[in-house]
Amino acid sequence: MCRVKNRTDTYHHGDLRRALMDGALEVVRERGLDGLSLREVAAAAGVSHAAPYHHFADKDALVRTLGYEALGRLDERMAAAESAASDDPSERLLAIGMAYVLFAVERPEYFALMTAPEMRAPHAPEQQEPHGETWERLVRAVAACQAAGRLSGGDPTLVAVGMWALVHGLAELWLTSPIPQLPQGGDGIGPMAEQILRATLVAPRTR
Amino acid sequence: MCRVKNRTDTYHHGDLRRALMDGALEVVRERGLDGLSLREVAAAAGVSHAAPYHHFADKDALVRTLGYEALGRLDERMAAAESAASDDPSERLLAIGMAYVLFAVERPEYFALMTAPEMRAPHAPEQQEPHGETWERLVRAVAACQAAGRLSGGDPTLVAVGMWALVHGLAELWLTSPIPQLPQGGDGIGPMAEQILRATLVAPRTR
DNA sequence: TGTACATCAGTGAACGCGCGTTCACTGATGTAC
DNA sequence: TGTACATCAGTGAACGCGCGTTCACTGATGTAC
Repeated sequence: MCRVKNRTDTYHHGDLRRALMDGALEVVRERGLDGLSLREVAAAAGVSHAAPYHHFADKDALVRTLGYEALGRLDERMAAAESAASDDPSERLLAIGMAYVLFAVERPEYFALMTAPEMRAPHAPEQQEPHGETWERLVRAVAACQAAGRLSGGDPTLVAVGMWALVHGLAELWLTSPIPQLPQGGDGIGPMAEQILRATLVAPRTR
Repeated sequence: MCRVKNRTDTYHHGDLRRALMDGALEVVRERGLDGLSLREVAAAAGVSHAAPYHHFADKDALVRTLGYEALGRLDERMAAAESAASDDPSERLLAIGMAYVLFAVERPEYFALMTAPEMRAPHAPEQQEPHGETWERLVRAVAACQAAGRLSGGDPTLVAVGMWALVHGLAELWLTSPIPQLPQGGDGIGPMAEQILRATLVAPRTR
């Protein structure tokens, strides 16, 4: 064993599995999920197009592996953002939401893979709830806000769905820009998303 | 001229253009945008696979035609919902939002086509703002709410982006169901979406 | 330390598929006279 | 009303492509003795 990464002068690749995953991420980032082909990924890794089958059962398996990696990365990022935020419940919820948006925008390849059709029908029964932990984190943060009187009461699940929809929609809008008024480039979506989330979460409303 | 629709016993089809569009809509509805092939659509219309080229320059042209049709349908639906609503500004805004969600959920094929990659880079310069009228309608409704003191002040564009993101996200979530807690089937997304939108638009908040 | 051997991770040829698109063609239709 | 003709909207064969996947194979690696 004891293989060294990035050793390309050997017959055996070293870490072809990871190289294929990274190559796939790059392709998806540049040309989207539709542009992903096993053959191209293999070629990019400098390997014959049959080689990937020693590491992934088929194309779907590669996509699903990356999809689950994406889910993990997202959850890590949201967890980190939450604990980096102040103790204020609204701020923590805001941090979670912003983490979602920024993750999607900065890593569109992960965002695409995480929502890929291949992820819809889980094949391993133990993985039936891909977003399980992430979802629970969000619900907890919502409930904390409600407990602190920062958000209207009522079913926290409902509020959490609304929150998820909002950040998901912001990310999707930014990535596909169907609306003319969405500022392109510039500061990125960060400042705008934060204003919108703040308005939803924190700002006082009149009735 | 004077062709009759649905006359299939003639050599000439009658209205092959429309038949191809309807066939494509059905395919997209059932298997998504990725599953769309010109050959299959032609076969479904009972016509050779070269026939579509007398009606559409290429596959992209068909997709774009349907995409613009989708945009039109969405705008009609939102306009109808708005004028059917009461005079209350919040109710009108709610109606607009609900129309978006329900359109996407009831006509996923149109929703997919309207957001298709082929729609991203407009080829005809006069159509550079696919969502133009729809967007303006939303901004007007938001401004009306603000004027009536129902929504926080500030840039109506920002609020409108948030609103669009929310309904877009709700639709997307419902169609792809990544979250375990999203109720499947049953009453559909309607009641839940309405509760969420109401909470965002109308419900009083504490600070 | 050296050697035989099992296992692993590659190769390259091949299969079969569906696709978009083009082309020369032909049957159907509408129109000018 | 009848006929010649232009135009339109189909047909079917073909091209070329990239894809996922399989297969027999072989070189590299690690290990038992």
